[in-house]
Amino acid sequence: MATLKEVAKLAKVDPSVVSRVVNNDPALNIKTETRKRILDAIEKMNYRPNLSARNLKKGQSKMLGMIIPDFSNPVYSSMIHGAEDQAAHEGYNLLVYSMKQKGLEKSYSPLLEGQIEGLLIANSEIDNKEILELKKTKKPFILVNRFVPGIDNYVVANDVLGAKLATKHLIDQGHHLIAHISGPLFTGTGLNRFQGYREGLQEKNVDFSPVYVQESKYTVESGYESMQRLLDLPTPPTAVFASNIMICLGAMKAIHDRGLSVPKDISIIGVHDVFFASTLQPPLTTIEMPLYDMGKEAVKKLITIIQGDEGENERGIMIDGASLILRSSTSPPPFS
Amino acid sequence: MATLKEVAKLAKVDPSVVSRVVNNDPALNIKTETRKRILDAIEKMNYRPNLSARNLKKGQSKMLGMIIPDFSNPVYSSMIHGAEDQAAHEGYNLLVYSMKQKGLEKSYSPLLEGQIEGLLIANSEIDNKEILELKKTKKPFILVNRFVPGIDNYVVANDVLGAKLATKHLIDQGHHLIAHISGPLFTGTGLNRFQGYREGLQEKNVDFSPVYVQESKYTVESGYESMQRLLDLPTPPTAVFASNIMICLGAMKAIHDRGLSVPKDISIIGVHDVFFASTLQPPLTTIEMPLYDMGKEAVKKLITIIQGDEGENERGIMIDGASLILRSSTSPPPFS
DNA sequence: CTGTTAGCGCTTTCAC
DNA sequence: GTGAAAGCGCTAACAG
Repeated sequence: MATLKEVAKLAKVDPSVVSRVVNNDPALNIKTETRKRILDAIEKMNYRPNLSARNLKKGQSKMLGMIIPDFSNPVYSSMIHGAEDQAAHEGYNLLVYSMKQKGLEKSYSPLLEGQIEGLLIANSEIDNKEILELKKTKKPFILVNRFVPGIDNYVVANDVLGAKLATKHLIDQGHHLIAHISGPLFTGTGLNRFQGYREGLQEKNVDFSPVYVQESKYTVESGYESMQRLLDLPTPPTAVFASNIMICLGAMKAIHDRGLSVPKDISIIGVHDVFFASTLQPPLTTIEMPLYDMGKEAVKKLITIIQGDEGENERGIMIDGASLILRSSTSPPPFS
Repeated sequence: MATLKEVAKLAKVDPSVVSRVVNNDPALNIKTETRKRILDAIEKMNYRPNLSARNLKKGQSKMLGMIIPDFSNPVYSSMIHGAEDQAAHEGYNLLVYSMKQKGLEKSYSPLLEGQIEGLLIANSEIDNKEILELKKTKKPFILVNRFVPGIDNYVVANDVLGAKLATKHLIDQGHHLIAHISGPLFTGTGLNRFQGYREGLQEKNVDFSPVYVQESKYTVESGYESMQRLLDLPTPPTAVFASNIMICLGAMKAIHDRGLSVPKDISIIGVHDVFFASTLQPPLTTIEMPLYDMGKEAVKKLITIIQGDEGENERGIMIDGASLILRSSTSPPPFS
């Protein structure tokens, strides 16, 4: 619409002066009177700076990108909000893509084309290889809730701790036949939660039994099937630790479909305290992970990398903290 | 990184020629040999066009914005996906903001600053007044799932139809004491679903009773409270039609907390078939609205407006269609 | 305290 | 078929 030049003309000053007041130039040696005239002109013409021009000039875009697998996956919403808040706080916008329809190529291109200055990858579906490839471009990016060997720019949670919390809670309730439906064991979260499960068992002197471990995907369907297998065991578990909320939902359904009841027959606990956990029947006991903070910290670190130009020699970050949200899906086992 | 100019130098041609091949200029009068040389140079230098520059030059940004209230609200994820898909299809990117931390001002500014070419407003939290204000700027925007008097750029679903479907289903099951927990009655969706409820009742010759209507917000808490009030009635309803999924979740919880059972004591049906509806206990009967298509159509129309420069004289669009997703939260009433 | 100048990287007439 | 030149709107030295 109105350009800086036009404003300048109306205010009878040079465009550069207008630029200075618009940007609140710290060297604000501008006569109060002139400033007022300019401000008036801006107001009158309804002037708004053109970002493309500014970005071109300054070689920046003040935009960050974020790739997630799917907007409907509730696990990501907290991360997005954290990232969004921090980005806004630092004057950046966040462009969130789901991978639903885009290939990776499309997800990277905004980065390569300077549309975004950095990329948050919160997505287990992208191949390690492709990420290593991206590294070669030297463009700033960061992995969120994910670990890839050879990449130091990542922010993860303490999944071992969270899993240990869950497992120990089950043991404290009196269970010792505790199954684990894990995430994919080629993912950092899946692996670490599995490890936390084992450590929790060990620290409480409960035997580990491989038959009680079902490797699953992070989906409702996969959780459902895994739970079925567990229920088919000669001695089914009395409690289940689900590696994430989707699995947990599927597992609960499988239990109900067998005519069993939670927690009377089987206790269940899952990672991720999504908003509807408390509305489920029974209300779900969960482990809350610091998803929001992960998003926040990821953006913080990403911006550091962007500004440091070099960066990326630092190690990854682990956001500590995981809390047991006690509700009603866990209770002592039937015969204890 | 590498600029067009540098590529040109390497390929020993003029920058303009490079530009033409990069853009696949339809007037592709370019010798195959030259083109090859240029392509090689691009490859070798890993050249990617700078979008800020291109956008500045062409006075566009190929970006659309979308405001939603909250990423964790599952109602919006389908709309986002639809919008995203269509945007990608037409060569646009979608910048999705939640209103969580930003004021309206911040949400509009990308539009005014030319960062985005158009805005999808999928948000009941924004004041009508502010939207009317936005209209004055003549910038392209469109309302999604929302109606504001005086604004013709909108895409809505057939909420009356959806509500009628739900109500009639309940009646067909044998209910006649059917309550409705409505959304806010100053919103289009709330109002239309209420109307659909009344029409459904009327068409099936069931009496309408104002005491069975609770106006609520679209939140779990509000649904919970409304349901409590309904249960406190001298003659509580035997079935409930919840105006959206959040309300439905809250209402279900209230029913359970009273020691009542769904659907044995009370049937319940809600609008919006979110992914976890089938995993609930009991699996929820819902009305599926064409959310994905609304997102898609909204983008389509928005782009039309953007390209038509004028536009906006057309009327709003209603995406027809609503389906009953029959599961187990509805059944015949106790004594029928 | 304000104006001049140059240029960010790209596209687009218009020439040749 | 390719090159020259101008300019999108803004900012950042540098003068004055």
